[in-house]
Amino acid sequence: MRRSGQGMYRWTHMQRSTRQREAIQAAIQDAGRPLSAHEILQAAQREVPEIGIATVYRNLKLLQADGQVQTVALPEQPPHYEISTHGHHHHFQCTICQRVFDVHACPGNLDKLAPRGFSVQRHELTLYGLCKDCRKSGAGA
Amino acid sequence: MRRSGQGMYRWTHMQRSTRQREAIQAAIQDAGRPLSAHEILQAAQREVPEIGIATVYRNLKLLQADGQVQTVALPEQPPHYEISTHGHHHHFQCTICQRVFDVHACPGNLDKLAPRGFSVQRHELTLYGLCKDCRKSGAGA
DNA sequence: ATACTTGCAAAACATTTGCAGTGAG
DNA sequence: CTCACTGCAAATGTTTTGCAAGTAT
Repeated sequence: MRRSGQGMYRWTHMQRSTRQREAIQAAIQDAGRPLSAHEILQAAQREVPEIGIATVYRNLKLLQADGQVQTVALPEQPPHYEISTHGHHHHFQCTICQRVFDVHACPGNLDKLAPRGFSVQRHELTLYGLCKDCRKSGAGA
Repeated sequence: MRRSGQGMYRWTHMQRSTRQREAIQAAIQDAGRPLSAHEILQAAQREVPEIGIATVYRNLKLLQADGQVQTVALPEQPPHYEISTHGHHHHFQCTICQRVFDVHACPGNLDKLAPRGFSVQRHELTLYGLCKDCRKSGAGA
């Protein structure tokens, strides 16, 4: 099972390459920021207009199972998706346009914030505020 | 503003005290941890069996608008709600038992982490790891 | 009595799944 | 030619909303 080529294991949940799958992968790749399922649909529809939302969700599941895509779960928002190649980073969500951006800085050393007796494995940080665009748009009232 | 005589503005969004509203408030108060909408419904139903989920959601909205209740959005989880009297704090979720704990420490000064041109209004931090109990239980493998 | 609140059911969304048809290998 | 994959629509699950009835003040 799942022998691919010379006896190598791999959880390649996806056997075939289709236009819609490639459109979805490309959308996530090219975005440079986490996208919602609906944003991915819209992007993919520019390549394959007849693609449906079900295909997006199905492929997101497979891409996640395969480790190519990660879920970014944000408070108050449907989950967003991004490629896994970014390494450790955090997120910034604009309170006006709701878009999510990557933040490659990290405060680090958060382990000591936990209560005594607790051990920290990882952390997630989300900043909220105005993105560059919305700040320019005079929303700075 | 918010003069409470005839026809004046007010943001006391809740004018009356009802059994269901008190049951909801009590549920959140007594929980000691953030609850989901459904957990709140179940708790409130022990007081007022005929209460419906719509009333829970409506009151959560009002309680949030009034500042009495805060949303705790945990990645991969439906939103949870807790009383606001805790002040600024963060959360710790145990990766074994899934329970959420308050963390009253804060790294502070996260504003400079945002990309240039962005302005930070607030932040949310969630730590993940083992709580005291699960650590003791030898899950430390 | 007034009008804020509630319960129910329908509506509005988000995500998943069943199924027959399509197309990659 | 096969069977993974897709589109569509129906099914699920969650939160919101319309409306008539209920009730705090």
